[in-house]
Amino acid sequence: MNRIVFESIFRRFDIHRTLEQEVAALLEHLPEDELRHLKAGDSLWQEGENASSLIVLRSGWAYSAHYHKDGSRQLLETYLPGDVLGLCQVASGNRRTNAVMLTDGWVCELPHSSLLGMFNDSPMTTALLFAIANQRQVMLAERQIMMTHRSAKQRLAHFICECHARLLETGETYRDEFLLPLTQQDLADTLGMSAVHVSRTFSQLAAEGLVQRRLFQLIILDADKLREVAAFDGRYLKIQWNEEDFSITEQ
Amino acid sequence: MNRIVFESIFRRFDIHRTLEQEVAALLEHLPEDELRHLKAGDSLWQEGENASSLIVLRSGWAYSAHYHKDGSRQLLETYLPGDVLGLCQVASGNRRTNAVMLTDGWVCELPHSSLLGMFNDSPMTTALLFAIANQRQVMLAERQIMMTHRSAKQRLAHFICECHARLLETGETYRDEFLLPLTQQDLADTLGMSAVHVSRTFSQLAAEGLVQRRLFQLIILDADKLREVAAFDGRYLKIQWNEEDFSITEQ
DNA sequence: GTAGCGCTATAACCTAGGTTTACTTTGCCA
DNA sequence: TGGCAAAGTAAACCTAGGTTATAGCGCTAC
Repeated sequence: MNRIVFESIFRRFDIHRTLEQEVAALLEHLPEDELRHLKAGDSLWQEGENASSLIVLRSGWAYSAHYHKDGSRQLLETYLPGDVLGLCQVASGNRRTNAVMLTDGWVCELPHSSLLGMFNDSPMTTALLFAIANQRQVMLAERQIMMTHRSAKQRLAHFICECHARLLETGETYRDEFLLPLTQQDLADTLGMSAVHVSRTFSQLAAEGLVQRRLFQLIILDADKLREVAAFDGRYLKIQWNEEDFSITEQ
Repeated sequence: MNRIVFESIFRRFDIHRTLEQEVAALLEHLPEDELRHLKAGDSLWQEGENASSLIVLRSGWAYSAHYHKDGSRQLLETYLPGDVLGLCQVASGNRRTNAVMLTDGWVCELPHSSLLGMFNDSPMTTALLFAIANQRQVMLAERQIMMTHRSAKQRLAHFICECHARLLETGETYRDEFLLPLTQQDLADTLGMSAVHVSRTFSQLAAEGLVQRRLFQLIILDADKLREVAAFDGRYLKIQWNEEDFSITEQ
């Protein structure tokens, strides 16, 4: 365990509740560790590799993807600054996806081997990591709900709403405008549609005065209407820190 | 924590590795607790409720589903005997789905409030639960991979392969035949297709000599070919218990 | 028995979105 | 400043799977 990992993990919880005392106490004992700088396109891990560590994304965007035999690609998760990557390969110990940086960014590793130590040392940290892993699962579930039986327009709108909400949550943006560093092909592979249809759909959303995309800058013109079109309910992104269940009695 | 929950959780790990000594030691201290009998169609939880416990499914099948405003339904997860339900509502504390028994069965509850205690008492159990939660996430990810850019035939074949593999894994069946207690409408809502097309697709699979379905009994006639059609690789269902990362040094 | 209900099967028809190809725009680098 | 590569747009055409409708089958209830 190291300081940077800790800070990254706790940062998002500070939004909901002040855990500062406990966190500060824990941080006292942690060594400062190294951040690694990566460029857009750099690989974080590859399919088939052994998974031996979690990766904390301090800045930049990344994605994980699965390649089918026919060469087509399915983007599974989009990672934003502050996210913990590789949580679902802890149990299997094996990468089943490729993960790639979408932009330049800084990352920091947390070896699996330190997890049991963490489980030992700090039930609270364990609970937090559990909650984070949980949230990823909820996001996957939500994606599945909205990927089936939803039109291409709704899917794209939903994805935009989700990115926006996540960026607002972590303070990466504070306006209805942000840099969305995915090409239309990336979006297509994320949302299970063709790049051509992503283009068509963007045109449609723009024509309806909902969003505007210039280069990779995305401007949400009417956030409320966009959420309505997308049937987006961002509550699933919130981690409820329930004192009763996870009260920090002792660390 | 109670004995039945423990047994349920550990049972599936015994398949991979002998943890019996450690588990036995833990079980010594656990009270025998109550199982609850439920009938097919009984609700396990409903959307909007507060989530205050995990549910261990000792026997029977269940599912969780999300209902859209237009009345259509998305089955999210299918639960088989031995599964731990409700893992992804721990962090949010809120049910975003309905869960319903597909068959009669026995369940046992594990309150969230006991989780932190468990994190405190046993890093090993924590790691196991973490691994189980992880596996659910992997299953969701796999579902997403196979739901997009795969034909209806492949999706149905994949679902059958997955159920079969899970039942084999936990010893619920030992042949290429099992009771699949989902209607074609249930399958349709699981796989994001229409019930009519499920019927068509079953006919197709039957015509190709891959499966046969009589009432709710499903017979896999050619398991290898079915897996090939489905592009099914069951490795994602295995939990690798990596001694190095999660070695049980002390409990 | 037979009425009724839930589940499944088959056929006819229709549409969202895929595919292909060709063209345009933008940015980058020499 | 010009040429190239990557990204996006537009139009024409096509297919997987949705929709609707109808009919059959096997329970259970009376």
